[in-house]
Amino acid sequence: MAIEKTPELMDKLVSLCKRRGFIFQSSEIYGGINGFWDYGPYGTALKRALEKLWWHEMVESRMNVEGLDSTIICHPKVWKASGHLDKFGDLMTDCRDCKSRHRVDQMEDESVCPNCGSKNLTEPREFNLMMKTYVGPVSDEDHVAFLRAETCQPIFVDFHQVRIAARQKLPFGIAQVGKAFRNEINPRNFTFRSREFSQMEMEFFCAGEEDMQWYEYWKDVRINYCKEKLEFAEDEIRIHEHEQLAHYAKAAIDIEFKFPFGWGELEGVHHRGTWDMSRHQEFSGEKLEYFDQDNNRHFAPTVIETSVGLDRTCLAMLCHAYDEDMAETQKEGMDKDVRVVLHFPAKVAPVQVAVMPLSKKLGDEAENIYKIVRESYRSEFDITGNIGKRYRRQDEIGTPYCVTFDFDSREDNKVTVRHRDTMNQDRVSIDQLKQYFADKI
RNA sequence: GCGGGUGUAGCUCAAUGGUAGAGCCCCAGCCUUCCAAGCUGGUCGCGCGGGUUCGACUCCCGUCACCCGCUCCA
Repeated sequence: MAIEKTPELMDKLVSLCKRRGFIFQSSEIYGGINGFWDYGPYGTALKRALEKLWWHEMVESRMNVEGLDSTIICHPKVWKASGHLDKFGDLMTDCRDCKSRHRVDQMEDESVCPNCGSKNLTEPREFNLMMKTYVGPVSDEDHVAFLRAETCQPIFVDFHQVRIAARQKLPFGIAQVGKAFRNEINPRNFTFRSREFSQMEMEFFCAGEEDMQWYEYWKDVRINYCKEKLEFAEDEIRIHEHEQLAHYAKAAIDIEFKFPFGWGELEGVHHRGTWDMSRHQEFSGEKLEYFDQDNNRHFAPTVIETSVGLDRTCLAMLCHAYDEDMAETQKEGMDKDVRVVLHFPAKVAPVQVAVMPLSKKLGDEAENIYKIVRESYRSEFDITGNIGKRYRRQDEIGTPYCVTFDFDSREDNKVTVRHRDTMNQDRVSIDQLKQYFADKI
């Protein structure tokens, strides 16, 4: 990497994301809305590629993980059982003097700050991270529902249905990708903390005595995924072992990424014990135990969870990929120019191959190549401006390969493949092009 | 949510209480046959809402958004 990942890099990245259509503010023409972000053409391609990679690794390439796509709105009792509603239903007040925050129901005197004794307090406010809505045409308290705050709860709720339909025995997992919503107090750091975001979660159900074995297994799988599939460097990620565990957890790690604004959680591997399943059993009155035929016993499954923030993965990938180097230029009065490059792994790059004619006169022939390439890869055709400019455009969106059809191509049926990272070029026969990329992508 | 800062074109930034400018980008044409070249032309803007004023991008109030610090993060 030619540049350091300083906090100022975020500004450049946010600007690049907007300019080139990766990510920009939601509802921008109305002034934007805090904590919500839209993905443009390249951002969508990146996000879908990352999702697809995860789904393939976690579901499609395994016999013991099944897919689920549940609703965003569930029965309100789901969130009662999960603890989300009670945990964040408190009235809170802030002290304007010492900046501390307190639960009103725990204060001796509701008008005095327990920390510094000041009476300069904000009005008590309800503090619930769950997004509230109403189901049906009547907006009253009897019709309140919530947007899910995490995608895993419906997995627990649907456990038996999935297990029976898929004829799975323990141990096995259920995976889901989807939106989750949290009324974050303070969305910050671009898309890192948003109010609407995508999660990729897998809940692995096993017998209590095998729990740590599976916990260690998934921990290794997920860490290796970050290193090998996402190609994050050793010094870009670290493992954070939880010392203070959540009420439900027996063991937990976070995989953190070194963002320009500091270390931030990308993914968690959490041992959730039998807490969720027991709670849903208690609140629903339905038996959620598993019957182990081999040992003729009933038990509540223990859950090992892997939970990834998809938007955070996108952001981490952008931070990881961003680089600038000095390149030669033909601009008058300058002999060097800054080249912005996104070093995406080829399999997740929004555009994997860009096809372009050296001259507009070669447009038709080049377009025919493009039509072949796009059958197999995310591709783009560009005919505007000179060839150098088009290479730089592709560098900036992280396209690993550019294919150029030139005047010689008509004679020798070969095209130039230009590499993003090295700017080197290969001469490749058109009929071998598919195989050439199959080897590289 | 608290404190501070910032909002002018897609981006980076000017200017002015009296019709808003540049560079880059983008588009078209010419030229150019492998790394943002050159020439010509073109598109696009004062975050939003009030107020003061003959007149507000400029001054005042509010609001929204973004950035920094604190706080929060089951």
